[in-house]
Amino acid sequence: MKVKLHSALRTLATVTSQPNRQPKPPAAPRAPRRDALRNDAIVIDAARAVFAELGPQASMESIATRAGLGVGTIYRRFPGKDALLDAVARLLTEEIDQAAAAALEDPDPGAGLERFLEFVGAFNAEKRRYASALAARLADDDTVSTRTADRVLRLTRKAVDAGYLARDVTAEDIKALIVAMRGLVAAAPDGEDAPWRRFLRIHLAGLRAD
Amino acid sequence: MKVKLHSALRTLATVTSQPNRQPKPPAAPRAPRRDALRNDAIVIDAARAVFAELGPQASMESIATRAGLGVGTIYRRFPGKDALLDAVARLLTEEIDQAAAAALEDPDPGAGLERFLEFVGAFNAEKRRYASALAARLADDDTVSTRTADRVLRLTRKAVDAGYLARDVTAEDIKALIVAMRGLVAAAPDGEDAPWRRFLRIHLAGLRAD
DNA sequence: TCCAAATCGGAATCTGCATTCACTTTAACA
DNA sequence: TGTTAAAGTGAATGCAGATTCCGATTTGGA
Repeated sequence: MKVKLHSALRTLATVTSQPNRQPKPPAAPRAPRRDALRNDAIVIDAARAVFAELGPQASMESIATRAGLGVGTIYRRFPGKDALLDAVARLLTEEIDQAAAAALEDPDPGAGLERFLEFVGAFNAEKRRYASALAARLADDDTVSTRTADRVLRLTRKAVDAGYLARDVTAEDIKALIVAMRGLVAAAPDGEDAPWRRFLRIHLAGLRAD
Repeated sequence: MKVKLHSALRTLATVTSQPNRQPKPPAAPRAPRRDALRNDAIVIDAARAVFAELGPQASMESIATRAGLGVGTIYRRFPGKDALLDAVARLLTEEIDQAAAAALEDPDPGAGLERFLEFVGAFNAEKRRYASALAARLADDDTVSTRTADRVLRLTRKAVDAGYLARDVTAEDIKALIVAMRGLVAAAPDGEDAPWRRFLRIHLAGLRAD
């Protein structure tokens, strides 16, 4: 809605200004600067690193420093911290989605599901400081997460059909397992890592035996 | 260490001041005021309520308002927000400890364990907004949590001995389950409640079959 | 009922960010 | 190489919430 209104106005403006075009040559959209393009990636990388270290409440200042840039530069393209967090979230979701896609390829549904869950566990363990925060801001209507949810659904069905999981197990059960593992990992004290592998094995046994 | 030094100084001061006691009648420790005593409880109650509603980042202002008191009053006996959170944490831990004690009484170890876990699940679901924050600040050397940890250990052993749980299941596994359930419940969107009962049932199946 | 210590209240102060802005630097294009 | 729009900077600003302070109230005790 907002976007449409926006472009409508722009069009209108163009048309309106047509009569008196004098002060400046129409428009020579200059090519985007190299450093600008480069910094875009640098900022997201820095954000990932800093969030992983300090959690989602890390200051914009710290991210800017890590990126070797001024805070203002970050604000030039990300409206605010939320946008930055969203960008990182989308990026990481993509990684998980690919893991799900790969798991679906596995000829053995059970092995595929296990592999996927191991990946998610390790992934969250690595990003335990802010994984929950990111997951929380992923809207259900987000393109990537919808796609991933669909993959998990198919993965689950295949595993059930293959007899790897009990009949009444649904994708919701798998999602709950993922969320719970994330919680387990996030609660681990700084030094040691949570026993999420064992936890996963045990829960899978429950899902098989149900 | 700090405490010891403190009391040592106090003792020293007392002794030192003994020689010249003149300006004021020794000491007439007045009885604590009624309102002060009453407010102590009022503050903690308000804190519980507000934290449950807004999470641990609720402002001191909001807690004071809810208690019908000024912020200053809260600071009179709680050094700061942390102390308030600690106080609430200790209070709630007590409740869980009692549930653990009750579960140990159950003649059927398996039923006792199940009952305890159901209690913990419901308990965390009710306090999902701040349960994690509280758990995180419970020091391992805390008296209550040590006691509870011990109860969980015994509860687990009894269940294993009774054949309800697989041989290799340890108290660590039960603790992990509790933490994971908390994570599951905490992640649930505002309206609906997480399917922690089903999750618990499935995991228990895994712990039995292992 | 009166006095003074113990409390209360809540405005004022202090802090730690997020976000903005006026100014400087850089790179694209002629 | 000169011109200029696009980018970059980081100090200044705004704000929200924790903590402090001190005059106004209460309550225990004589």
